[in-house]
Amino acid sequence: MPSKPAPPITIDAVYAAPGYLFRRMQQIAVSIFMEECKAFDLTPVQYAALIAIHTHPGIDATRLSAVIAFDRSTLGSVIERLQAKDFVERKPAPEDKRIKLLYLTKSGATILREIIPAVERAQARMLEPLKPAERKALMGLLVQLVDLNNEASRVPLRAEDALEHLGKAG
Amino acid sequence: MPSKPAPPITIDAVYAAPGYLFRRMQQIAVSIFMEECKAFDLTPVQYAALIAIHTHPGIDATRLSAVIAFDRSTLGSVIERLQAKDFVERKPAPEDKRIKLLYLTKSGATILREIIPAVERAQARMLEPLKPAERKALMGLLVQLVDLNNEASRVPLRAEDALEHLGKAG
DNA sequence: TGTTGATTGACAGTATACTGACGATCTAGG
DNA sequence: CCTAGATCGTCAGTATACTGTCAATCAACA
Repeated sequence: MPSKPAPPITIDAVYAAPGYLFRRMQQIAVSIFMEECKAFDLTPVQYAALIAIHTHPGIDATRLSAVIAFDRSTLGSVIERLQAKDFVERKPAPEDKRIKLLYLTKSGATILREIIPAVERAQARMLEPLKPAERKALMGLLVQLVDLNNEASRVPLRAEDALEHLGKAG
Repeated sequence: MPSKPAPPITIDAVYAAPGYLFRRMQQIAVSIFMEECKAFDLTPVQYAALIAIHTHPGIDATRLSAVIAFDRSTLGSVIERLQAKDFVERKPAPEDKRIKLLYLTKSGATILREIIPAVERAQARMLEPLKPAERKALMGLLVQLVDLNNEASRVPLRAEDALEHLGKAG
């Protein structure tokens, strides 16, 4: 009895593979974001860092990397760029000489307020081709999948755990 | 009458935003791929290039970039690395001195055949946390969304158009 | 208290990605 | 035939990402 025939090796298999579709949607999402926000000279990553620092003033880089699921190594240069644009400032922590605390500058808070509508337009455009019910279904599935796959990628801490020492109530 | 209150500016809005979820799933997908395929020293991008060249032998770099939705600029270094590993070779096109045609080497064809099971395990793992019906729903929505958003990111040609001159029947 | 182990920020090295530009080449139109 | 425009591969510059490593620092335990 011959063994089971090998599946055909063609690019068409790639087009239907989750990995390819996620990469493609990420490309598209970044492209749409940059288009809507080009007046602000902020990347999606820089925007996420900004809003996270706004939400958690005085957070340090390691915890920030957990909160927005960046690599700690990458975050250094991201913060440098935000610092160069005068959107963020770093202050040494009094009790721990290793840590530098992150705060928004006045410019940072301003640009964050101003960019929000553009960001929301971008997020809406990404899903625009789908019908409303489909958008909701897709988002629900994605939230679930990302949550359940959380440990699959190198994220040192879960966001909630990362914030334990920040003195946040609720 | 006061104007509509501004939405709160917090990181929680980011967690539910499509752009964030797509970036996160892309991170997770790459991480799972690399884990399953680490014995082969191939990245997802290099794998896609390999299988596309296998499907379309003699394709040139520009058309390849359209077929797998890469940036043309990025593809140069990807091919270089595949060439350094002796998985791909480039031959000058006789009729057009600008073009270099891409072919798999014997090693390239071999590793492609061998890596397929690992790639399939990786693709399956990405969706594993979902129930079968949910996986199908998610993939359906993603295929649709990527297709309808195709022109949103810089892809010079649609895959079908890119292949017109390759003499492919069907 | 003194040392071990963990944590923090930083860095080097590699690999995508995208913009914009360039010379070499090809193609069409006049 | 000869030039204007398009295309090809490439490169420089910028921005994510990840692995692995390191010195400085801190925390915990013997």
